[in-house]
Amino acid sequence: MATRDRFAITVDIALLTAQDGLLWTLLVDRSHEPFAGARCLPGGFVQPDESLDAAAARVLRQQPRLADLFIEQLYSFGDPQRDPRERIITIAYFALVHADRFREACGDSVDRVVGRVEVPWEGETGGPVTVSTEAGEPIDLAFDHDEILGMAVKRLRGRLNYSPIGFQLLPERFTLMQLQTVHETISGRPVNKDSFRRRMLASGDLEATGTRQRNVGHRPAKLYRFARRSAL
Amino acid sequence: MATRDRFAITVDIALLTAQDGLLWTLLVDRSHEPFAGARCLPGGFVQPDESLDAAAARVLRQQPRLADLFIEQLYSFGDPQRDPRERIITIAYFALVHADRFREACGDSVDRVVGRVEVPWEGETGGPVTVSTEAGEPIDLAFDHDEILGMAVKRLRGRLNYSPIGFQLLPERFTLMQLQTVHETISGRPVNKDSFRRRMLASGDLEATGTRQRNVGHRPAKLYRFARRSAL
DNA sequence: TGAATAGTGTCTATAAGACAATATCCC
DNA sequence: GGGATATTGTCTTATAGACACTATTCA
Repeated sequence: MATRDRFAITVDIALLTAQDGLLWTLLVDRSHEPFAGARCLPGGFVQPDESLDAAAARVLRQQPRLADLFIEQLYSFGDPQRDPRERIITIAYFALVHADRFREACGDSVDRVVGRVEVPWEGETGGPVTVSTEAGEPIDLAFDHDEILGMAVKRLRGRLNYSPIGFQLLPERFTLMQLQTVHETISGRPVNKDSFRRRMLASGDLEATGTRQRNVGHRPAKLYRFARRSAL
Repeated sequence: MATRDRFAITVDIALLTAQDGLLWTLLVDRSHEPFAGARCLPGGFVQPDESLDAAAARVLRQQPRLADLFIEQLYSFGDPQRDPRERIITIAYFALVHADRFREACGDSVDRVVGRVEVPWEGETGGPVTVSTEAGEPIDLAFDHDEILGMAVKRLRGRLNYSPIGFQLLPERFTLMQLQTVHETISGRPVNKDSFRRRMLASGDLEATGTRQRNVGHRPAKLYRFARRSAL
């Protein structure tokens, strides 16, 4: 029988939000080796009595103090060399949050920073991810966390086509234009407006609230809400 | 700082093949507790010096003696109670193989059995999986391995729409009808023949071999091969 | 020749893209 | 009224489904 070695297990969270046509994520400053001075995704060790999902929810609750978000397991990374000290296997998750809640919970702090995430298309596979500060300076990521972020964005892009996941990045009531902008931000490409409106209205995922925008300097758009919160 | 506990890690493989319009998987008899007498997916403990992918490839190489298959990480299961003895986290993989190779490598043996996998559609989410013997008798699966199988089939179904994954279940040269049958077997639903032919021929994934079937009792179909083995 | 499936051509229905025309708000 | 975006309607184009018809092999 094969030996039964044991390994430390972490969960790492790619928390994404959309604002100003860009995707943003929460990063944590690393104060100690390895990768001291670099940034990494928020994460933590899995405890003996908690499930993987529970560990991920706990990390989100403790580090950025966010609860009740959309969160989904992404992929597990287990290269023996990914941590130079000791072998650590990580279960990566990705989470989505509306920009206002993101800014509120992830605002300026000594050891946290907001990173701008960009993933080019490069055919179908998606290229390498780049992360930069709000000022545009490149950010170095520790471990394989750039790979995790890239995978999170690609997963999100894939979901967009057949699942109403974009709502997770918007406030409860939103306009079709806001929804379209979210889709364009995620996919990194322009979306045909007419077709997008038709598709969304026909999907059954939208519910008119009967209200409209106010004080917008032009004809106010109808506000919708996501119609099937239960069907996630 | 949080405690750094360590856990045993396994990889479990949902090895799928398609034959006679049904999906089949390889199962192993469990001779010891827990779940003695039940069946489980082939799996093994991750070794200190091997990556997760390498562990999965090793399991496939050792237990059913198969190499160079399509294999992809599926999901990680880490419920604290999933193994009653000790907490074991498993990284599930799914692999695809052509039916002839499957039968050859997984033929009758004392401790192995071939299970028929059925996953109903139930709207979009896919229902619970049922596994039965070739004779039709239900099979009990140990741990959460029924969940892994269900997830493997659903992942396969999802891939079918935008990725040429069906080729993995066919011999090198195949007819359009065989490819359609594979798609129908995976999705569990009939596929429109005309539209399917058009789509496949237009996709650029098929390359005519210039040969045809022989001795088929009707007009022989052209044989194709997968055109982009590199683009996986 | 007949059975059986392969393959072609055409028509229709549906969804996507393009674009013009009108509506509604704030200034 | 003018600026700006929302919303509706129509036309065109691409794709999917349906179905009739022809082609080719083996028994």
